[in-house]
Amino acid sequence: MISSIAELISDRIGTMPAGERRAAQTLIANYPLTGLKTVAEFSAAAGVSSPTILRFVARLGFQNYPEFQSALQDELAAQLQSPASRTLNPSSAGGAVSPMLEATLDNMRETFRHLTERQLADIATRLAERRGKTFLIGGRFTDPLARYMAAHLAIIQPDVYHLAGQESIWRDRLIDMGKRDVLVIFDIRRYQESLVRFAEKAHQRGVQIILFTDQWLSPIARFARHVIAGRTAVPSAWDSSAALFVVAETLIAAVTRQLEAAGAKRIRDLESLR
Amino acid sequence: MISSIAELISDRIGTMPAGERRAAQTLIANYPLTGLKTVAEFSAAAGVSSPTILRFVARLGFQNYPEFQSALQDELAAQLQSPASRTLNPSSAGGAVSPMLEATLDNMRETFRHLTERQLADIATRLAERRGKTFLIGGRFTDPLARYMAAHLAIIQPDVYHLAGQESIWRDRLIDMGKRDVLVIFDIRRYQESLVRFAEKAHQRGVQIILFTDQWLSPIARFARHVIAGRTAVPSAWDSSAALFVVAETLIAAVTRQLEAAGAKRIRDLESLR
DNA sequence: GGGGCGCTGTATCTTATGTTACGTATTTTG
DNA sequence: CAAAATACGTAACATAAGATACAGCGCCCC
Repeated sequence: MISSIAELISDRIGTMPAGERRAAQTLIANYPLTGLKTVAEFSAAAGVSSPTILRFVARLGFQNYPEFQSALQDELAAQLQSPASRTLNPSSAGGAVSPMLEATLDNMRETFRHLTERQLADIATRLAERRGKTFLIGGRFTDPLARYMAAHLAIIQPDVYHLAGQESIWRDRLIDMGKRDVLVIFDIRRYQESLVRFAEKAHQRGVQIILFTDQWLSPIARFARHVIAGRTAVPSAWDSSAALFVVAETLIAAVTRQLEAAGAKRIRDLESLR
Repeated sequence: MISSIAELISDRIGTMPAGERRAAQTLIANYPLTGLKTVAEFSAAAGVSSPTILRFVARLGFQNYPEFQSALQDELAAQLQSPASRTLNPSSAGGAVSPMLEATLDNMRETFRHLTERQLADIATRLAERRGKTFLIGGRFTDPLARYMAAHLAIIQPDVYHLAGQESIWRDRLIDMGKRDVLVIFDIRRYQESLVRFAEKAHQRGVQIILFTDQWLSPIARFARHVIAGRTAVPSAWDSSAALFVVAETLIAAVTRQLEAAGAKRIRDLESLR
């Protein structure tokens, strides 16, 4: 059963030609506002011509454009009147998608519930104070998170390095690490032996370790100055790193805020380099 | 300070003549939908004439009726984009929960609300059917997401390649791409020129593109077979890719499920290689 | 490789929407 | 109570919006 126009679209988007599909995607992207504008504006937003928009609307079963707009307005009216209906979306109908999202949202709430403001602030401060170098590394699946964080931090401050490539390569970088430096490690199970060894050696050299791990705690936790334990369980064959990802983004935001003055200048300098 | 048109109206309704006041009341009664309709419909709903509506709009300070409607649409857009703002009470953050987290959770709900089960299933099927090769690539900040997805997909099926390194390197890989292949691109603003060029060339070769972008849609959308538009706005100096990350994980889970039979064997084979 | 089909954009036309002018009604004030 | 000012609606107008016809192009199938 099809109750909303959005559903109708996704139901038929497969049978549409390229131009109309672009129209559909543009409309869905910020539904339903684009559909309330004029045909000319709609077509400009989608990058197609006006007739394509009209053909798109016709394909959905509407006689003309105003009729289509009225339908959108009616739908919007129903939504605005009963906020409850907003929450029951098409995917909450018990499909396979919703449980994944629900579990992920739960994981995030749980993760942050066990995380105090203070902890986050301390870690952010540690990352923001420019005493030494910052190294980031991750495991098989979590290394992208290290990269993501490094990509941001490297812009607002100097001496940020992502340790990539083969084990032998980053193992040799230990020689550059000392007491004033910070090592951010991402490690969820199955915990990687090589990372544990690396963390231990870094710890022996006095490096401060910030560990992102799962709720069962990687063995690296025993060497870590700060430990962030994220929930990872989802109805999937894989563990989810989404909660850790959000913590990472939160930290990036916090560090950026702390470095605002210095960082702004740095960003201007970077811009001028392009 | 007056932030919404509704406030503006209730502020000036006292100084209005009878007819315009009726217009105002009608509009407030089911705000803002009546204002999005035509002047004729608005006037009929209020039981006054068209010119009265126009005088009412003029009194609010708008030059003409379309300008008034645009303002209403902008307001609606702002509301729809951040559901959090609709919970009028800013101090609802009684638990001092990170506003960053709240925004992120909203983004995810909102992102999935615009995403139907069907769309995700289609994309997952496309990724799971082993016809050709799968390439993944991302922009400056989103490339880690491409890596993350590639790391998982590469385990459950062959011919999955993450395009890394310099532009010239992956540009040359175009020669390997054809109709049977899939290209997954992550691109949020500021959209990268190099990625757009790459996508266009791939599209010309008949490659099917699956695009992860933000709600404003990367220009690559015009070449894409499937578009996933994630919300990115958070109280930070940076945009958030967390919603896209969760969509990626959801797709990984779905593809894995579809390939369960074939994938299980493959994973056993991999285990035995260690 | 050739013929046919389907999709898309340009240009034109038509409709209906917003706008304005003006006359009547209503209220206000001296 | 009368006169003036303001408010409101009817009707004509101009403009911009949606609709259509047609030609070019690419694509697929034979």
